[in-house]
Amino acid sequence: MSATKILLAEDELALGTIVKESLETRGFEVLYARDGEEAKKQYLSNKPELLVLDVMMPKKDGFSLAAEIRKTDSLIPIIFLTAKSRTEDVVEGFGYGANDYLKKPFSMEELIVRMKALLDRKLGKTATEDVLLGKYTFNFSRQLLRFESREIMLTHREAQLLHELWLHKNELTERNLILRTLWGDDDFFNARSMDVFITRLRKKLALDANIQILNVRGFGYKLVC
Amino acid sequence: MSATKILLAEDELALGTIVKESLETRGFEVLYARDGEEAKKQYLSNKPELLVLDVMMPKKDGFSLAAEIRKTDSLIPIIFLTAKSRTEDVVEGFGYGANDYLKKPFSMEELIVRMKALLDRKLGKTATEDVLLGKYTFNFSRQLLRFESREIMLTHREAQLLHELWLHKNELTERNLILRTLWGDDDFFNARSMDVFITRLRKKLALDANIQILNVRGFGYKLVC
DNA sequence: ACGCAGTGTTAAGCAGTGTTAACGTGTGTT
DNA sequence: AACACACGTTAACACTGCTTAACACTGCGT
Repeated sequence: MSATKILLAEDELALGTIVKESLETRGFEVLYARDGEEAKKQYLSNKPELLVLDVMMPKKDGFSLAAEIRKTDSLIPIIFLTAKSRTEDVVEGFGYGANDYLKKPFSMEELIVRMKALLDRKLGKTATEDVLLGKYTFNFSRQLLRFESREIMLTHREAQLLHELWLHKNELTERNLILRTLWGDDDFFNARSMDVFITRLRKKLALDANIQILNVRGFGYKLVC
Repeated sequence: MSATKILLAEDELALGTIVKESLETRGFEVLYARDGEEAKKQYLSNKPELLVLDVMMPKKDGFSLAAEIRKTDSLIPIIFLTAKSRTEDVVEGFGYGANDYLKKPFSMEELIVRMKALLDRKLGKTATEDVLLGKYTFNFSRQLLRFESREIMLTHREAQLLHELWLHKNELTERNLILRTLWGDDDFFNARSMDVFITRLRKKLALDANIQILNVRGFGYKLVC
């Protein structure tokens, strides 16, 4: 299998170089652009499979670039790198079609986990392995929770939601990220729908008191395990 | 809060000294070793929280050292310093459990950003553990206080505030630090809001009279325990 | 075609959370 | 002692989130 081609746009040379090389050592082919316009050109001529875009870049910022690219390609995964921890930016980012975002500073491991998650999803490659969740095991593709000898079936939505929470386990999973990823839109009704699924998941996860889905008012949820 | 202890292993004295001193001026406590064996001894006797290891060192190279340490400590963050020419090293490095690496020459900024990212993440991991607070135990990520058999749930804000106070326990935690860290801004209204949360925390911590949140007029609070 | 079970959405009422307001108390200063 | 100011306390408020139930829709087997 040929290397997965990804586009990295980051104006800070020191950071960009490190990220580029780290990704290359992990088997990715990395196109590296130092500003938004260069990134656009690289995107058009090389068709990468995933974009990692710094929000603040010379000539064209990450949001604008993403918006342009989204016009012709609504599926390509986009991860924003943002220096600001301010949530408005994150919300704005989702508006431009972000699939995920990372706050600087981040570690390579975090970036790679996020990238792999998005690429797997894109390929329809479902994680077929069981995953540990406290005393439960969770199998995403089988939509199955196991607790000791008990098997608890999840619906598709339930499994998706749990998967998304699990990807960010012990960290905040943003409401908007969930809504845009699973529902495609973060309007009022979808948000209410999500509330219902959170309740249902909590019930199914109640057998192990160490697993909890905590609410972070106004921002999202945190799956602790 | 006491300084974060890190171990720096670098045989080149000129570089080592500069890095050591730069880190010290930024508030880190730096153990400095000039070869692998010395580094091992320092590690065993002083338990640093993070390792910065040159790959090529006399007596024991960085990779071997990392491999040995990883046998007993799989969580401690390790950053390798590697000479520019040898990119193969990087691949190998990740195999030995590197969390990140830096190519020489590097800037102090780069090193510090990477260190902070890894330390923050480690903090996030240890944050799932219980912490002693007088007769209470406090679990930040679960937003939970335990007192004997009683469990007291904290809201997200309450937990954040207590965590911040705990990080500086028995020392002054500055009002502005809290406000900027938790609220993002230290304006009048947020300050009033914080007053309310201090009151609420005091109530929830009232079961052990030895724990107190003392006010230092004009400066901040001191959590004594 | 029909009923049936399962799934996701909508609705409605209730509970929890963080902010604001109003008023009270303490502390250091003049 | 009087004062200004920082902080404490309580309650009210707006809003978000939680929960339950009803509902519409789908796919399924008969």
